[in-house]
Amino acid sequence: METRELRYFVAVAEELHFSRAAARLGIAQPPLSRAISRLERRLGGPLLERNSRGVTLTDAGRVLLAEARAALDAVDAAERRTRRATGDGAEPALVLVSKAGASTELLTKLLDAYAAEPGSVKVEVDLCGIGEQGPRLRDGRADIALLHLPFDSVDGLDSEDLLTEGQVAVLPSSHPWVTRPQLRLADLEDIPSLPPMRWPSAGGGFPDGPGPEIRDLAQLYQLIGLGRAYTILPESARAEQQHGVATVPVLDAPEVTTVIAWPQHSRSLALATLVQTATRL
Amino acid sequence: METRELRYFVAVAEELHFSRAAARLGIAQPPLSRAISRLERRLGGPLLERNSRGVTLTDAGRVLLAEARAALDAVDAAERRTRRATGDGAEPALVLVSKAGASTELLTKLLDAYAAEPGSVKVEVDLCGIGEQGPRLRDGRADIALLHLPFDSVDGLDSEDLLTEGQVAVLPSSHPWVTRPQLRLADLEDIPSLPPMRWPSAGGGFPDGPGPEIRDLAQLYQLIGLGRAYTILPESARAEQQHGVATVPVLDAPEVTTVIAWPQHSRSLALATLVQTATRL
DNA sequence: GGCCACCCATACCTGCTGGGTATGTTTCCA
DNA sequence: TGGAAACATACCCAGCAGGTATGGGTGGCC
Repeated sequence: METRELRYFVAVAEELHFSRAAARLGIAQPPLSRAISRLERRLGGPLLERNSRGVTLTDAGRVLLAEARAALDAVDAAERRTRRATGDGAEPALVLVSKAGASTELLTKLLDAYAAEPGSVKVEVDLCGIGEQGPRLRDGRADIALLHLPFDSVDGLDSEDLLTEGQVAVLPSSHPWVTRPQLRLADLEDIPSLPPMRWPSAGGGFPDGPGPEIRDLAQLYQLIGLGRAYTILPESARAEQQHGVATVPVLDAPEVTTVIAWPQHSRSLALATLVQTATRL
Repeated sequence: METRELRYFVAVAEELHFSRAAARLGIAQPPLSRAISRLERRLGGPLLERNSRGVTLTDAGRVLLAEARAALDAVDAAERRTRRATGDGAEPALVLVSKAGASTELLTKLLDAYAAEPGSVKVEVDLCGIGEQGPRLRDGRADIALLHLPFDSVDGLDSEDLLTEGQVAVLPSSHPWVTRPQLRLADLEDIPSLPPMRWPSAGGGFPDGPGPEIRDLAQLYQLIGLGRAYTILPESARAEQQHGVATVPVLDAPEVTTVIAWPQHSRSLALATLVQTATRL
């Protein structure tokens, strides 16, 4: 199977419409129909059901969609990482991805310590939205990531634990509870009349329903400062205290572990040194 | 990048010789040279260094070799799993891979329990050599595996723990210690004059050196029965006692956890049911 | 109910490119 | 210094990807 065929199939499976998929791919519809037909013939059965008003996936099609996405990510990763390694104008570099606004202190220490290591290479920092680290590692846009368990998933990655900490409630500073020395989860369940928030789900999308889509922590802080939300975050978030918000420890909140993670087949010396530096902090 | 180009590059990178690689690929040498050149041009730099007596990999080439292998595994997995899902003659089925001779009792219970579930599908059991489960999951020859921590790795996989147990020494039945009620690791270090054994390393190869290459447990049991070896195995191995060997508990051996593992992007109902059945055993 | 619009498949043509053969260039070795 | 080994280059051909035109079937709408 060629990657082109996989890209074609994914386009059709996502659009559920040959003509739209063809437009997205920048080709005409007939070659696309033909390519999918050939794919179906080679794989031994139908992947799509053509109802004259569009297209639906068969069971086999659903299998191929999931597998093809993973395979295309791997191919993209190969291309991106190789292109970065060709010394294409610049010296070799690592790309580290982390949620914007999280673990700033840890990240600063890590970058300083690594830069002081002999033989260290340049590290580009890519600050992304919530839950985007995994995809960026998988498709090669990044080499290594800071993740926060249990919120993020380390599926498919190697990782080392760096820091485990408790959590604090982040409240509007006008809230009456900000003077309390501590809270419990049960207290927080009683906070009335704040609108629900929608966090990204594993696929990167947002569940349906009311409330704002939370894409990054800056946005979340702003909502809290406006009195429209509250949340629970790791203690280290206190270091990046924003205007208009206050924090109170939550005694019985689950602990959060910050980990450094990388694709399991990575074998570069630079990456190993960075991980080693991180675990020694 | 097309799959074909990746296969070509991997062939050259493994053979370190264009003509041999071309022969392996079943094409002539010139098209292969051309394909690699184009790949290098597109990726922005050399992947190979041509020393007139062969070829060596550049740093970028080493990166691409690792990434390309992972990507090709993913593409192969897509093809195999889809082909199995096309109902190509037979009903849908899951392929479960486990080390031959390990966890027989657990496996029997699992298969019986799963078969009794409503909506369960056929399960093909693939008994493989030591350490081959990971590759088989990665390239789609299997859907789900039984692994034994800490010997096997769950890198890149989702997993659920099934059973944690101590270990026993497996000795020739003629050995004087088989009458002892228990042993310690320190005792075993003193067993004299047994030849070393070579276990497969993570890549699937064997380290250099003397001694037999251990590929599966049947072979290992036979060596022990012949008085040529001993080993330490999980307690459940007692259930498949062979002729000429005896077991003695080892009190301070590390515990072994049997886990059920599957690729992290798998989302089929049949697989989820099988995992759920396994965790309820 | 018949017409139309929509959507995918088929037919056919064309140009690009993957692959083959022949040959060149460099280097190492005898 | 001649020759062998190994990768690159030149050139040709065939197959296939992609385009246009059109067919066929189905659902909706007047």
